[in-house]
Amino acid sequence: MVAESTQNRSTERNVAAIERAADVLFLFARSEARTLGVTEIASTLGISKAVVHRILSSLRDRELVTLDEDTRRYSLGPAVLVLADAYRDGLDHRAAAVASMRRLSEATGETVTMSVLSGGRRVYVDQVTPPVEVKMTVQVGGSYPLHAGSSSKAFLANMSPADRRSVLESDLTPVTDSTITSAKALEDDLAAIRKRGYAVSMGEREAGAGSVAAPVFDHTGEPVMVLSVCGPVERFRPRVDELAARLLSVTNELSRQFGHQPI
Amino acid sequence: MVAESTQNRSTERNVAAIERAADVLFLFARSEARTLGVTEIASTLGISKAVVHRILSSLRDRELVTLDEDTRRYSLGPAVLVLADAYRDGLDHRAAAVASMRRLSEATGETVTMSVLSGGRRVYVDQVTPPVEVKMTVQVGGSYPLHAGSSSKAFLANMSPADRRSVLESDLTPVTDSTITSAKALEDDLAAIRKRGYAVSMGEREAGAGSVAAPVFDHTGEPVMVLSVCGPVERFRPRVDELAARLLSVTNELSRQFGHQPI
DNA sequence: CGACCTGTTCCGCAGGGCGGAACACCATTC
DNA sequence: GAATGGTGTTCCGCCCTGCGGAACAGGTCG
Repeated sequence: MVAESTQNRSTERNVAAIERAADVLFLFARSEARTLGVTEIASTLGISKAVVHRILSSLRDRELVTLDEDTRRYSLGPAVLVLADAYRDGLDHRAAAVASMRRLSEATGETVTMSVLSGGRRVYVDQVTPPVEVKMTVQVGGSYPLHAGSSSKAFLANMSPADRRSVLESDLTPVTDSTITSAKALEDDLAAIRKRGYAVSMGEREAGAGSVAAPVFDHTGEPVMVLSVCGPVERFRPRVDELAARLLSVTNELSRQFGHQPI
Repeated sequence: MVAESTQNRSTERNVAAIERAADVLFLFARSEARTLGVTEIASTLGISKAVVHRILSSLRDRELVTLDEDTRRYSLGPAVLVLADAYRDGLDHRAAAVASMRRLSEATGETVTMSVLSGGRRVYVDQVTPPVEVKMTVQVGGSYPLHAGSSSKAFLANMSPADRRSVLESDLTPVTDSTITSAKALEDDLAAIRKRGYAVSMGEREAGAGSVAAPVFDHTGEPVMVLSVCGPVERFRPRVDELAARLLSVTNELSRQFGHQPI
């Protein structure tokens, strides 16, 4: 019953050096500063300067980080773009959807996002923002639980009953004041979402944000992505019906393109 | 005078495990297949299955790769998006430029790209493509030498004389049949580029591709990025003057926004 | 000039991780 | 249903890699 037993579970049969290197990379993404120094990294991560230096040398070799020769400070390198691009291309049908997203954003004047499932969570993989001052911006790459927010609920409503149940039975920890925390209430909402074809959230995941979301299906009938229209809740609320209609016309067309046969 | 002496130079004081892990990641980006198996990776990279498996475990821990539990095959994970996003945000002024790029692409009906300098080479960091069938698409994240192509020449023409000289004195290995390989000819071209404010290339970097490119300066007078308009050379050639004018109006406006004071 | 930062390199010791081999599992095939 | 050949995963002992304290180098400050 000691804490130790669980603490090292993640490092069980793995390569410590690689995980440390990954942590260094993520530190660049996490921290406010765009560039980091060796000592800075070493002290934040609690590893020795020598190790950090060696890690950076290796990452630099692969262009995952770059070194400013003058200031001797490090930052992320262009190779991360190569990886992200490959990841995005790997998502089926993504290319086809971005053009539609752009049009939808222009027509509505609001942000349009794309999410996929990954490891039991929902991940934003793309967004198109309108050229206005006050707008919603999501963190591309950010992952969120499946019970809060319209995009998450759109996935949840269209998953297999078994998978859905396991989410409903897990802990529905609230993300904001408006997050649905009762399994019963959520289940009712999901049924409504399936019926009308889209999900609505007013601040369930992010306070002050309103959104509508609808899934895109492929030929197997699985939801391969969810698109959402989202924006500041004040100007969003009165337009929900209109935005949902526009969104659905786009997602339905995409599903059709991807070979989905509505039953 | 044995080959061995140079071959291990890169791994000098580095962590081999990290470089192998990076190679695994890049393999996903390189290979046609979106998903890879352990044996496949092991044989391509020439390392043992056990090692590959451990590397993947660690990468998976950090969500840099994901494992499809059913097929037991691996693919890139969503965390790579986090890194790429952070890298992009780190580029000053990038956000401000993408809106202009989009408008420029719409106005011209051609692809618009953004490049920055990194490690003595030029790297594509973003592109906006028009919604037409035949169009130019560059590899975001791809890096290219500074002597071939309009974007590269636009940088080269506006670098410090010392840096420029070192490039001119390096090997101007041709990338296509049209690449300028004489230092004298290139120098003349650069002078012309500085005079008129933009660079032109007809297939110097990529056969069949035409492009015009112009730098964007910040308040220090340094070129912080280069934008280019590019497309298939047949329909591009007759429009060079028009496209260059449109491009310049965008880059000049951006430079002004970024506090550039033309002398 | 010395004090105090950085980043970089050195070196010897030790334990982490390599890799061959065994194992488990799932398809085909006969 | 046994045999075969393909996966991914795990085991274990030996060896070498990479750890980290400490020394070094270079820069900036008062």
